[in-house]
Amino acid sequence: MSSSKPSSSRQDPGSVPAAVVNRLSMYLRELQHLLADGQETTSSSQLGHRLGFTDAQVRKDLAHFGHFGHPGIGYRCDELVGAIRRILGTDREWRVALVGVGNLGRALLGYRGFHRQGFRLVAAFDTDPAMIDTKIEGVLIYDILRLAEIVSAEQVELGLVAVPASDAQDVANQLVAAGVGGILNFAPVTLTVPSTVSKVGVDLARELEQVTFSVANRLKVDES
Amino acid sequence: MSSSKPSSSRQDPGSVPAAVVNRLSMYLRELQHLLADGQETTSSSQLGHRLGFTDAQVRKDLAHFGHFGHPGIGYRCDELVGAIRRILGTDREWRVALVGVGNLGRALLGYRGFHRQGFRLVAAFDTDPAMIDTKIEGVLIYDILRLAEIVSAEQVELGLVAVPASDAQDVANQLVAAGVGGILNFAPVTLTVPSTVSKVGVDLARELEQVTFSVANRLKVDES
DNA sequence: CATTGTGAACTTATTCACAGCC
DNA sequence: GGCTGTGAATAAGTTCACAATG
Repeated sequence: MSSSKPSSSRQDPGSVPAAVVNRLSMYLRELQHLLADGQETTSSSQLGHRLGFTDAQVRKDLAHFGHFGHPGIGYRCDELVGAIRRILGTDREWRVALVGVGNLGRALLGYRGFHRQGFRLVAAFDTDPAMIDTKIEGVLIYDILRLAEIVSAEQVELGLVAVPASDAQDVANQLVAAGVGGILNFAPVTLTVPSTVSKVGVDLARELEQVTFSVANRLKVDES
Repeated sequence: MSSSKPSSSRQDPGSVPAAVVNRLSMYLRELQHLLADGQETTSSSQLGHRLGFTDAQVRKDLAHFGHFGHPGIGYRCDELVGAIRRILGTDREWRVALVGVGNLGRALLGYRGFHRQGFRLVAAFDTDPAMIDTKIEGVLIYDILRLAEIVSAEQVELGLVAVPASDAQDVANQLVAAGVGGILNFAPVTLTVPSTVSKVGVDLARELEQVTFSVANRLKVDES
């Protein structure tokens, strides 16, 4: 059901700052909590307040993509959830593969949050012969040599890279060659990928360093 | 501004944008790779190029904290690594505790990257009686009821929250009450903590949503 | 002469404030 | 009355460009 109703306008995304997309994701999560609490509508100020933003910020962010609110009323939670999911592309299922079934990889295989937001882990890859052809959390683990074959057969669109830093670029290259559109990288290296492929990096030590900085400097630098 | 006479200037951090601290962390990682490759010095343009920033950006970021470069030469890698670690506070060990030894928690216990950057996991907490008093990855797991006691005894300064969303705020409150200075939260909720405590949130589904957005909109929105 | 550090110019992002609507 | 959406005002962040430097 791609939107055919022009009343909820699908607007030219033009060029949207990454920070806006990040906040969109936060709004979504917060709206889902509100819905779970049985709340039907919310306002830019409530939403902003819960996340530490101003009401104007919330409205401006949403205005990048269309008119989702109702003056005098606010936003209908379910409506806005739908709108944001459409914007983020998570109004459908995404087929995801994991490369690297180590410590972190196994945790990713079992992570409920992915499934909850519409991500489906359809394959995993590793080099360890003891693991190949076994299942973890219901996901079959393949020899990494079969990456191209399986990514194609399983129509994998996104890759999770959870291999050691030294292997990460090589794995990324293989994923790109196999045709994935985006990569979430957990290895502590900066990957180089073609501009046709999206990538986001998550480096856990780096995240902790953001915390130590604030603690060491005793000043508030909030984030999500 | 105020002049002390520091050879390695410790400058007033005043108010530093979170984005700068984030990049600092990236510079550090990149410098460590350069060092591992045997490179003695680098330049703002090399560093920037590897991360997708301009040279001016790199210099401005570092200028927030002091004068670390050598005109005509660039930056000595080891020197700059030391400076950035001092700024981030990771020039010493930090004692960290994990709460929630589920899927993700176990991965965090085994994550090498933490130790590599000077983080030491000294305790873990869970409610599962089968787990309590066992060790995982060399870390002893305590009953969560003993959180205050152990955090104090082990001088824990940072907490990792890897419990279900519904328990996260409660756990955060306990960590704060027990005296931790910062929290890295993996639960998909916005935690409320006193402004004397630092927090950073990592939501894996949200990170993947940043990827799907770019893929769905076929436009480059790079990040780390 | 390559490279830093930095004021000035520019660009981008946030907040204000208010018209229009429910 | 409460709330959105948005142009105008303000603030913040980035890049430019160049004097200073080993």
